[in-house]
Amino acid sequence: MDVKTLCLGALDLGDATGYEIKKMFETGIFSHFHEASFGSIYPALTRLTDEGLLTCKSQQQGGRPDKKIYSITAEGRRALAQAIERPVSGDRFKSEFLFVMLFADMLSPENVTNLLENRIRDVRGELNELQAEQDSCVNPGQEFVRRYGEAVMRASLTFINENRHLVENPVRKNEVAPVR
Amino acid sequence: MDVKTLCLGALDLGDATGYEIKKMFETGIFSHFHEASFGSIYPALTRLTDEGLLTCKSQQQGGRPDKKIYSITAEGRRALAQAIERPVSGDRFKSEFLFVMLFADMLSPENVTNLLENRIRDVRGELNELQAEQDSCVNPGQEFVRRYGEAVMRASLTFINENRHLVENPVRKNEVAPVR
DNA sequence: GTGTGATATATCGAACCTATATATAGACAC
DNA sequence: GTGTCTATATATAGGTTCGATATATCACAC
Repeated sequence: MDVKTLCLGALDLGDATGYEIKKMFETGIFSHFHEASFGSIYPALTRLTDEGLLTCKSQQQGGRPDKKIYSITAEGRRALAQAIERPVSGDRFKSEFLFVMLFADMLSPENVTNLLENRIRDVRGELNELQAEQDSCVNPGQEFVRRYGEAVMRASLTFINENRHLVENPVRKNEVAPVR
Repeated sequence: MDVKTLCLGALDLGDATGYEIKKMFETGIFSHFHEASFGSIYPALTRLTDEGLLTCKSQQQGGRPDKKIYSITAEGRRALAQAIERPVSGDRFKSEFLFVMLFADMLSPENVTNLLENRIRDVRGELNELQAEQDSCVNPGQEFVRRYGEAVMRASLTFINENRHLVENPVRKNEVAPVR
């Protein structure tokens, strides 16, 4: 899904600045299942405005860059509706954690434990954020997506806690048990 | 994690052609948690070879392009070991399905059901692939990663089946129940 | 005072993806 | 027979996005 569509979606939820849209993808409602960078958001907003799918109002701010507030037009809403009716393509998922875990036997036990502990901390953080958003879901779709994220994060957490022994102190292939 | 490191990791598992490496990311062991395209794999292989981290043997093939078989060098192994010791960055996840589900109330009930059914089919497919790989995991790290994927896919499937009612026939915000 | 984080806009160069090209073969449908 | 798709292989151009950075100001901590 291209960034233009993502921005249309964000603005369907309400007027916003480019910075606020980025925030939505960074720590807000979209952050659990999509990404978009300043480098792609601003050019997309400009293009969408040129195409008549958005309008933009400049607001002066004391001591700060002027604020450009973007709004979706009726035409923009139609474009969004068309975009979400198209067949979706598959999830895109890249995890350095899982890639590195494939080579866990190349790491020291301390490294593996650190990896797992950091992972647990990250997943807990994500779960807490999702839970904190419980009262801000304004339609059933949002609630469904929030809970979906919760279910997946919970499963991750449970899995790691129950299976970390597989990689934390495995019998190394060519390793002899330490003599004590 | 850049594609150079991904290729080093792939070749640590055994010699391979560029095409075979792509296959590992498309349908093989890496496909559940990373991606890499031909457009990035081939330039990366060339760079790694120039840097002495890989060697390359050309093999003629009747009726086909010559096969270039890449092998990791000792230096390449060291570079891989260093790369996996670095702190990992967070998962990258983009889901058009979840983005669209946020706007489920803009879709017809048929569309929503199609979306969910397609999602269930996809997740089942992924789960089947992961299960089929059970006998090809050669170290505990690989088994951990495979099971992690299984756990997450199972949770997704369970969640959808138990919660689809939230979005399949929600009471629409501005909708009056049909008169029967 | 300096450094960091926040609110805002914007963009450049690097990295990667998509689509395509080339080549051959086999399977299948019309 | 022709066209399409899949498979095995290599390669790359143009498009998209990201990461880093720039600019500006303020608030806060040390």
